[in-house]
Amino acid sequence: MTDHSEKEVAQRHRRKDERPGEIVLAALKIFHAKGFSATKIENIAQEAGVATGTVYRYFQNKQDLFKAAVRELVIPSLDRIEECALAEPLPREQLRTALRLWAEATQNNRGCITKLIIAEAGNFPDLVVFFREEISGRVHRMLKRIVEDGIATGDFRICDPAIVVRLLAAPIVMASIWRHTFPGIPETQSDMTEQVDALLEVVLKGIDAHQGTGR
Amino acid sequence: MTDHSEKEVAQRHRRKDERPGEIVLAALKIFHAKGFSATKIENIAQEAGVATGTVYRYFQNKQDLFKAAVRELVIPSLDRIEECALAEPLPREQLRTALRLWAEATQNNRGCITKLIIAEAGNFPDLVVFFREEISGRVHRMLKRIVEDGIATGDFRICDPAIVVRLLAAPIVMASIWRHTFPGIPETQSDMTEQVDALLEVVLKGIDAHQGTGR
Amino acid sequence: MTDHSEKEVAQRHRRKDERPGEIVLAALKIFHAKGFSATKIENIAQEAGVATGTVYRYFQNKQDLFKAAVRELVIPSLDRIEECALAEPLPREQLRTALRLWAEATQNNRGCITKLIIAEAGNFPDLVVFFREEISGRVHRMLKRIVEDGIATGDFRICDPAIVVRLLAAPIVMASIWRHTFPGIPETQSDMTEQVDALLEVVLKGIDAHQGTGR
Amino acid sequence: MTDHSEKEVAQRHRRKDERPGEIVLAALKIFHAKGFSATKIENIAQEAGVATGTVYRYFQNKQDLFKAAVRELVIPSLDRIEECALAEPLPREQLRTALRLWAEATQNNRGCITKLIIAEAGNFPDLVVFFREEISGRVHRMLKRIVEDGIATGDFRICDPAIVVRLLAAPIVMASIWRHTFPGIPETQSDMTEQVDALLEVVLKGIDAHQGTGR
DNA sequence: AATGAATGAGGGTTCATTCAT
DNA sequence: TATGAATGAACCCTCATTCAT
Repeated sequence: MTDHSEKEVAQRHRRKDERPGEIVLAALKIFHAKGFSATKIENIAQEAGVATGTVYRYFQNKQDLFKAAVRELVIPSLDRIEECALAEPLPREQLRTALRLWAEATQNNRGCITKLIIAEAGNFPDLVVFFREEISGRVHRMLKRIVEDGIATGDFRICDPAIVVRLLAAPIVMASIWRHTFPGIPETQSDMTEQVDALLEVVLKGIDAHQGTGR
Repeated sequence: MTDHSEKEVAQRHRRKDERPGEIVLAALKIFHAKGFSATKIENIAQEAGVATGTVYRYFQNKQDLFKAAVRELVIPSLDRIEECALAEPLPREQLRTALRLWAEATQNNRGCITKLIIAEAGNFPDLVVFFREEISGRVHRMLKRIVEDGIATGDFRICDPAIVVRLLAAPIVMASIWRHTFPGIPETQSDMTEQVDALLEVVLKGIDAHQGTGR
Repeated sequence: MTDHSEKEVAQRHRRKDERPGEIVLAALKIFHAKGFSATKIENIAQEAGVATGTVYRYFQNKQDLFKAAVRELVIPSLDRIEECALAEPLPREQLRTALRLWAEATQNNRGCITKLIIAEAGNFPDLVVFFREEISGRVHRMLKRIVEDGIATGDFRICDPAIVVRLLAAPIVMASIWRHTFPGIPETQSDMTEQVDALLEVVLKGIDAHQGTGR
Repeated sequence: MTDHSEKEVAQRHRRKDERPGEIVLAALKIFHAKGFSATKIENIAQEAGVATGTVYRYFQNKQDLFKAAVRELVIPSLDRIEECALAEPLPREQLRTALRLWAEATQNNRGCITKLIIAEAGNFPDLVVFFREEISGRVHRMLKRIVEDGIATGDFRICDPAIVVRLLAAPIVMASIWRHTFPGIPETQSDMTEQVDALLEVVLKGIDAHQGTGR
């Protein structure tokens, strides 16, 4: 909405190839704001600067558009996160990098997808499968591998990697969900990098191989 | 759903007192399964074993019914959790009791409310306020007070209580959300007591006053 | 509404015989205020101080109640008007008496019936027939006979009695309709006796046998 | 109604400009026949030869459509009546022209509006105000001015102009109401021009300045 | 006989989808 | 290809009517 000027220029010089992308972005925005059912195709079309009928040239129907919006807007960032994290030498640095990048990614506009999946899971079983396997599952597998490596190398003490992953992932996912669920609340809009560091400080201490048993 | 035989024989019955409760329960179930917009009043009525019009004798409209379902089904359990937890002598035991009871509460049918709020936040601003202040906020305030007490008594090392609370609360909320979002997946239906213990083990080690700094 | 005390007392000492009459009166009031379709049986029951179901003990259905309300509340006054008017010796006094009494009758609560008939004619063909023959027609026949007598006796000059009757009746009916259509407007609530006299003055001059032709 | 054959073949057609007018006309017809509440939007749509939803492209809701039907279909003829009448030289000719044109106007399809207003006044307070001020009031003001002029010029004897106006207007309005209330009755479908002349003959004699007092 | 809770058909309105332009 | 007027099925809600109490 802040870039109306761009949008209007785009309307003139728009190439056909860009249409689907613009529609998908507009769709994501409105779906996120109102939920699937409360979203009208007409609103999406308006937001995308096209006529209602045009939406149907690129997407079979409303459900199809919803799926496309979800599918096309998450994948890209995951590749980069994984790549950057695994480039670090130490497990704890791998964790820090992975979590920081991931937390950042969930904060921008596209981060609302987790919230959307939760909201509409009942009506989109195949999207749920897609999300569990390609998004949520992928992040968890990556984090789990890092923790397992850390245990193997003796950096982390022996513990259940799954628990640790949940401990790390949950606050980040929750922060993303709250941010997109309570958009007006400043407390949910805080900077994630700091939080990731504070979070890691506690958890790393909790799984540090060089600490006592603590009890 | 399993006793359709009974329902089908059901004649007209005058049960002014029981009706609202039955309808609210049925509503919660269907709202949870399909979301607000996709839920038809007719479905709720069927589930409650009444005619469509009967719903409107007790609730002004669909939104009213939704709000009633949310409001009336969360409050009770919170009282008990708080009471039991504060009855424990040590901060770490207070934490354990609070988290265990809370985790249990989020697992039953009524636990879907967090998921529902997330899904419908955009369309029910006043419910969001209610949820943040009376539900989510209340649990966080309780946990924060315990952590602060633990720091004051020297049981926990000096740290940011808010971070610790998030670290503890997030996995439980996430588990609740996933359980109600992916109902068919066994992995999300695991026993919460164990998980709470494993979670606490790591976190308590992370904030234990008698450990080194770990770095 | 001003006699709530009476109504409540009546509820205790009410005899069965009075019920239908009370319901019919209540019905007329609400039908008049809102029209047939917009009137709810529940409202009529409330106004009559009975339960919804009770209405159906005395009237088959809503249409039946409407017809009863119309039929039972007009007939009585017509008898008296006719009787009083014909007791006068001179045609012009017969006219004056008939019009005065009729005008008065249309001003009270029951006068709204003409308005109701007009409003609902399309949906109650048999009521329309009843109204034309038993109400409207009867008044017109009476007035016409008086005018014809006046012409026969030489009191009135030769003219079309039907025209004169319309000239006399229309303002009275109109006044009744407006009064019940625009209830808040003072200008429609004026005293009818004066108006009848003023009206008669002009018309009687118009049909006086002892005047010139006027042109 | 007579050309159903055409309508049934009618394909989807884009006629943005004609639609509203057609719908308003159809609405007036059905509203007139059945009253507001008993009219279904579906009926109006059928009559107009469009689908139900199309009505809502041009009118917010049923009430809006009703108001539009009333407002848009009365104003035009009043202008012409006023203009023609005031073009006459003598007051009595002004009266005759005004009444003739007005009587004619009330006889065609759009003349049912007075009847509609009476029927639905309770549910459309703002329409009532509109009618009293812009329709009924306007005609009365015009007639009153003519009578006052006639008295001033000495054509009419001194009398209450308001009474005379009522005397003249009431039969015409009543004829219009009856005609549209009892559509099948031949007696109510008579030619209005003759009636206006007969009516005027009596009334003009009644207010003629050159007559005796008649009593 | 009286009550008023329960019923369920019906109608206003919305909106995903189509298709003439 | 893009448009947006037109379509009509679907759903919320009302309320005349019924019937267990």
